[in-house]
Amino acid sequence: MRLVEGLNPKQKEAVLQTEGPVLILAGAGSGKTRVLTHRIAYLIQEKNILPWKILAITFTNKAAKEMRERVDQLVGKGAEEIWVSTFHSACVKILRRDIDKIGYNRYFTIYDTGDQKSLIKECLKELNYNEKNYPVSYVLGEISNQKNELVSASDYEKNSAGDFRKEKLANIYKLYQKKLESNNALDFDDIIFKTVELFIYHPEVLEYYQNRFEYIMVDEYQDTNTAQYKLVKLLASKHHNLCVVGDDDQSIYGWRGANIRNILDFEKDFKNAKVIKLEQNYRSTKVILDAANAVIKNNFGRKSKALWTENEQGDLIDVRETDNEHDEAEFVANEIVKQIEEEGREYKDFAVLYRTNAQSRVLEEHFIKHAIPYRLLGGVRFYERKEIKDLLGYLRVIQNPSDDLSLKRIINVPKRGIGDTTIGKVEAFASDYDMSFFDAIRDVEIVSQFGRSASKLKKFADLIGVFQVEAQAGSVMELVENILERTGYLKELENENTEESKERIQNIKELISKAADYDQNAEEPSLEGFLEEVSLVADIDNYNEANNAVVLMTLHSAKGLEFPYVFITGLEEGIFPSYMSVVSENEDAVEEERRLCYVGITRARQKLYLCYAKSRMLRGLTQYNRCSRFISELPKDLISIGNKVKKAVDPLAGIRSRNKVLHTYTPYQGAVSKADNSSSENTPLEFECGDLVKHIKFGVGTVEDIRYAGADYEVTVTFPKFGSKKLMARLAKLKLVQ
DNA sequence: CAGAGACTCGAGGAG
DNA sequence: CGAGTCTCTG
Repeated sequence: MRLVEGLNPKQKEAVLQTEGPVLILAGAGSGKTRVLTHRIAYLIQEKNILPWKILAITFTNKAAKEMRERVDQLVGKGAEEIWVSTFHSACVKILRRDIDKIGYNRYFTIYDTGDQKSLIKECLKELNYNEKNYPVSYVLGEISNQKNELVSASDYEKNSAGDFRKEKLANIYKLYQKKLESNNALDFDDIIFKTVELFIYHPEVLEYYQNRFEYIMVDEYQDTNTAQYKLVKLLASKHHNLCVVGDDDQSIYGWRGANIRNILDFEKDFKNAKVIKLEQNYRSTKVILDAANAVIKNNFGRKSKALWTENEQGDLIDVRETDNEHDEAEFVANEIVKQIEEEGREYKDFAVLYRTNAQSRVLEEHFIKHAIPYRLLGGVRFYERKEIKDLLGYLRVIQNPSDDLSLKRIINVPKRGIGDTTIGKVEAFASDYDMSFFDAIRDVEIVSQFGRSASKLKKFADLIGVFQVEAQAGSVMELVENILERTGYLKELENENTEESKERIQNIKELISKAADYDQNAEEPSLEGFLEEVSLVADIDNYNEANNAVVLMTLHSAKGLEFPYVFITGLEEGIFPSYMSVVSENEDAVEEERRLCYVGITRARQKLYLCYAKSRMLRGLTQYNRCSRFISELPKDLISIGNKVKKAVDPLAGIRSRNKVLHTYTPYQGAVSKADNSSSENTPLEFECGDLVKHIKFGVGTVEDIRYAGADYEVTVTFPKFGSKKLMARLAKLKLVQ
């Protein structure tokens, strides 16, 4: 049979075992995506299962898209009818049909973390609780944990009786939930929770989906939380054809409610479950795999599993100590340049991984200096930028006028003379009459009591009304353009005419093109569809491996990806493993960090670099951390201690404060000599102090100072937005602006 | 009511 | 160190 050709015996077994509960324990790089896609193809082609009877849940939209494409290649027609999606998008789809049965309407808004925080702040204010005693992020975490465990606000209230603090938290939870409901909004956790609720209170809805999904597959099962577990269990309880794929050693989302017991207890929860282990790794060298195994074996309570490979031995792991984070970044940059020049690699072969997003900054600086193209994942997400959130705020209000939170965000953006006082008054009215903010400002009698502000409020309400009509026409792009135009939002930014406003305009253009893209490619384009897509997109969904650039991301984001060369930076006690996990002395927390390390190591195909710095600047303070325990868990024969990257006797010491540019000793001739050779070294620069120069990333700035620095010139440039920067003129490709 | 400037306070990972 | 908040002034 063509479909199982080229699969190993275990993989074959996993493809053929289509009936009943199946647990596939798939080690890193063991070809599980291959197994899953072939399994789906097998169901359709050999078992004649209709594609729309199959549900496949993946962790990201990107993985879903890939899976669909690969099944498409295998079976040709029909693959588009399979439900392949993430938990969240599958649930939103289900809720759009039937959420009116549980007290919302189908035009509900999805709130992101920022919206949640604003809402919690409103709750604290209303309840007169102090943010010091009930920090927003803590409260949010607590509520999220409850929802992940399917504990409703009233359940929580019952459980909290007698516990003063818990009673207060229960009050916040209750009010928060009430506000979500009146705004016709769901937070991320609600998307799962409400779907489970819908299924439980409306068995006929559940039955419909149970009948429909004869075959269910769930990827990354180790990262499911209790709510997701319940959802899967409900859906599968009729046909019992549930296949879950996961690796307990890669469970890294405990902090957001993932329950590792879901995978460890699968055999108990689903009777007669078949367990198949995929242990042959096709991705990494022996050295890399041995290192991964050596680290992870320090964890207890794992499912027994021994990953092996027929791949070659490979290079030793390069363990590198530097004095500080700048030297670390410099080492990474130089090493990339060296590998590209000497080994003919490409930028896209490299990934640099770190524990926290804050670590990316220094790496970026040095990549820019070396003119290394890079893609940064994480940090401030595109859809969380102010200008984007403002525009989305308009779209949300147009779509869901009950969304008071979004309405309050945009009612005075751009400035139209509706200040906090007026907003407060309207709010008081709205709550007295138990109506939404928008309904209140549309009510002539109410508005007429606002004197000077009345006409402004009316004008705003009319504006939204017009947009609502236009939204019916269908094109999201046109709607966005109309908003920009008629609110004067774009004009305001254009008038500012600063680097910052220009960047905002760029982002807005990006949003317009995303909307245009959506209009063209969506099956049934609609405003709600666009907002949904925007809310559920993850950073990683936009990662495109065809793009020839080094990729920078957190270890968490790297899950599921692979690269020929991988750098893991910041391997220091207190950074990785994180401070939180170390001080808590909670062995579970450290074990999760270790699993994260295992995930990081197993991303590498050919060569792995582990870096740590003796000192590191954090929150403006220099910290001195010991080398990470994970490095000491590596067998000595697998690692080569790289030449320590020493600093030069620096002729400019004392003049420079940051961005140490030169090392007299680098183990090779890096980019410096390249620039040196390609341009005759005594050519004077094309600009001098006071000139305007352009930089790829920082834009246009003024040259303040030029210093001769060996092969190149160190130039101090002040950029309007980024401030003063010291750059190597040729490396940073500074160009004179005429 | 808007804007600028001082200010504090906080800090992990993500859909 | 920097974002977000608060306060003060025009």
